[in-house]
Parts: sequence; structure tokens; C-alpha cells
Amino acid sequence: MKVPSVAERVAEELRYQLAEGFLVPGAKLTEATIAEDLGVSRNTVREAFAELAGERLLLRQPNKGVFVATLEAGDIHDVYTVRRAIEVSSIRAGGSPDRIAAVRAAVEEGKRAAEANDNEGLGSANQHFHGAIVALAESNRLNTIMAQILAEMRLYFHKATMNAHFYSDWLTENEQICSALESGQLEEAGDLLLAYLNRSEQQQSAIHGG
Amino acid sequence: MKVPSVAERVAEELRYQLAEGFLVPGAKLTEATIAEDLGVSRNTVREAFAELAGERLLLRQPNKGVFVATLEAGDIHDVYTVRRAIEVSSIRAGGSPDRIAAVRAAVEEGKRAAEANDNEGLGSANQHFHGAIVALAESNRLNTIMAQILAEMRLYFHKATMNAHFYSDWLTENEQICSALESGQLEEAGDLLLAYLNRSEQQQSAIHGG
DNA sequence: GATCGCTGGATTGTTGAACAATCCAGCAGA
DNA sequence: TCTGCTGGATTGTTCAACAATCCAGCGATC
Repeated sequence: MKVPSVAERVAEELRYQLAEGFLVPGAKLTEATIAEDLGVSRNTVREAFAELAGERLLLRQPNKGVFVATLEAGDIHDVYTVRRAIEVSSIRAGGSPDRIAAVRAAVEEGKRAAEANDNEGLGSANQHFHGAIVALAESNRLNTIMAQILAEMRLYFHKATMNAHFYSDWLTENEQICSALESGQLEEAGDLLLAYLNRSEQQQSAIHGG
Repeated sequence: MKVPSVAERVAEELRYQLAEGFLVPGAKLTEATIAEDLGVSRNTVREAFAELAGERLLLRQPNKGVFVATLEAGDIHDVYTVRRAIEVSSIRAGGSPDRIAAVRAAVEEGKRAAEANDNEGLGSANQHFHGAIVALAESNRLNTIMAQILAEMRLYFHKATMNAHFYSDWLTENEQICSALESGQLEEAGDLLLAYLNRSEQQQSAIHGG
């Protein structure tokens, strides 16, 4: 019954194109062009731009235009610093059986994707896994922060840079983390997760100009 | 040399009025009224609204209007969950001597305000203290998250609800946390900070409809 | 008297057009 | 090669309009 506003739909469409890699980092988005393409007014596009700029997916340069966000020096470390803070904190506090079950579900989703050789599915499963960990904390604010961070990662570390080799490690690692969580070994789970995040940061830094 | 855009200045003005308590939670902000008061166009006001809504300072209800954000059930716990995650994580990772000196400076600022019986100054000093702790991590993203959280707290827990009795505790506590940080006892510092945040959440919950 | 439905005014959502300010590529001239 | 200008394109902002939606008030009905 609920109809999102036009500006919201434009933002959603742009988010989709960003996640899908249709809009690559650094690309310029011209207001008039987007407005015409989507059949909406320029003012409406501006509102959508403002929203996405607040999510760090777009970068607004006054009087020059808006551009798809690019990785600056230190951004990788920055993103992982946030992830370490909120993911480790969330898992160390445990969570309700329901929330833990959601983490388990994400692990199984990853296994199924691996069996099916579904590379894209593997990426989604991993994001669901880490999203489910933050969801343990039952905090709306943490959830939206994490959702934005994951959107940034989709944008920066796009499928193109991801291969099966990349995913191989953490399939078993997620399993270990999840098991520790289920058995109440929260410190252990936190340590494993922290180690994973540190290693993941190193890998990403090595690939991109860290 | 840099001249912020009109929309940015409107947002800044509204942020100011929110922090100052001139706009109280639940108040309705009518586009036309704000536009006329500030001598700008309605579209510009809308852009500012979008920005502040993204910061959770305003709440947008489609077709009804924008309202100053109000505390919903669970919001206090939510805010403190975020603070626990990022503040404790930041202090446990330590920081450069410069950043640690900034924490010390905030402690001293608090002491001076206490001597001068400057209640307002005490509040500011406390915010600077916790901001400086997050700044230890040298993460732009964590810093902006913290800044938004602090802005929310200024809005909700306004001066009116703050009295000298409230500030008495943490003057010495901040001193202890800072000392532990300076001497490299990071675990100790983290534990102290965590204890403070838990107690502070309890206090706030007791005051407001927790 | 309470509930229902209507209506009119106010406000939001969105558009289109206009214009000043700014930027930038390309070109002329030193 | 460098400098400085210039014209076109794009952004920033305003204004006016209109459809869609909401809401308070009011009357009609049971």
C-alpha cells in the first residue's frame, strides 16, 4: 500500500546501479541527464543526490557536480576500523536465539552458493553473514551504519575484483565463528572475527592501492 | 575563501537551533514558514531537511511534514549501544601522543568549567572528551558517526535536564580514564569507559521514560 | 450523543522554467 | 610555452504552479 516518494525511488534506482557496478567510482552524474533518463525533475534528482551523498556513495563537489565516490588513501583502513568496532562489539554481546539462527542461516546460504559455484551468491551470503552479526545487537542505528558500510564495499570492491579464490577462506571461518557464537564462546567468536577483519583489510589493501 | 551553499547554511542554522533547544522534540517544521523566516526558497529548505533527516535530527513523515526527532522506546539503549561499540573500541586501540593529549585537554577543560561553576561549559567539555576518545582511532567515518550521536544527545538530553549533580561523577572518572590511557593501560581504560557508559545509560533511562 | 462522511483549507510532493554564479576547454596572443 | 580571455555547459537557487494528501470542523444520521 505504501508508495515511496519519487525522490526515494530515484535514490533507490541509483543505489541499485551503484551496487550493480553500472556506475563506476569517479563517474560524473549530471543532474539534467539523470533527470531526463529517469523522467523526473531536476530538483527531485537533487534530493536523491543529497541522500546518497549523506551515505558516502556519492561525492558532492560544489559547483562542479556529483561523482560516484572513489577510494581515497586511508579509506580501506577507515572502513575496516568501523567494521571492527561494530561487528566485534556486537558479537561479544551475544544475541537472542533468533538472531543467532539468522547468522547460522547466512553460513548455510554461503555453503549452498559454494556448492552451486555461484560466485555472486557467495558475495551476498558473506554480506548477510556480517549484517546478521551486527543485527545481534538489536540496534537500529548500528544496523543502518552497517548497511551503509556494506553498500560502500559493494561499490568499491566490486564483483570484478572478487574471485573464487577470494571467498575460499572465510567459508570455513564463518562456520567457526558461528559455532563459537552458538556455543556461547563469545570472546572466542570475537577474536576469530577480529582476526578475519584484519586479514581481510590486508588483502583489500594489497589489491587496491593501499 | 570557501562559501558554504545556501542549503548548507540553512542546515547549519537548524542544527544550531536544535542544539540550543530553540526547537524542541516533536515540533513541526513547516517548509513555507522556515523558508520565509530564513529568506530562502522552499526547495532549498527541503534540501536542508533531507540532510538533517539523514542525521536523525529530523523525522520525515511523508505527506505530513518534518518534525524534530523524538525519543522512541529503545532509543536510549540504541544510542548507548553505538557509543559502547565505537568509544570502547577506539580507546582500546590506543592512539598517537597528539590524540591522547587532546583527550587530556578535554579533561582539563572540564576541570576549569567546574571551578568556574560553568554548567554549560561542563557539558561541552564532556562532549569534547568523548569526541576526543573516538578521534583516537583516526577514522573519518567514526568521527562523523560520533558527531551525529552527540548532536542527537544534545537534542534529547538538553541543558534543562542537566544539572550540576549530574556532572559531578564523571569529572573524576574522566580523569581516571585519561590517566589509564596515558599510561598505556588500554584494557583498564576501556573497562572504566564501558562502566561509565553503562551507568550513564541507566541514569538517562531513569530520567526519561526508559 | 456518538459516529460517519463530507468538504474546504492548508501543506507537502513534484514539476518546469528561469537566471546568476561558477567552472572548464579551447583558443588568441604575448 | 605560458597567459588570459571567452563562450558554452553545468550547478545553485528562486519562483510559480498544480496534484495529492492530510486534517479540522461541521453537519447528517442512527
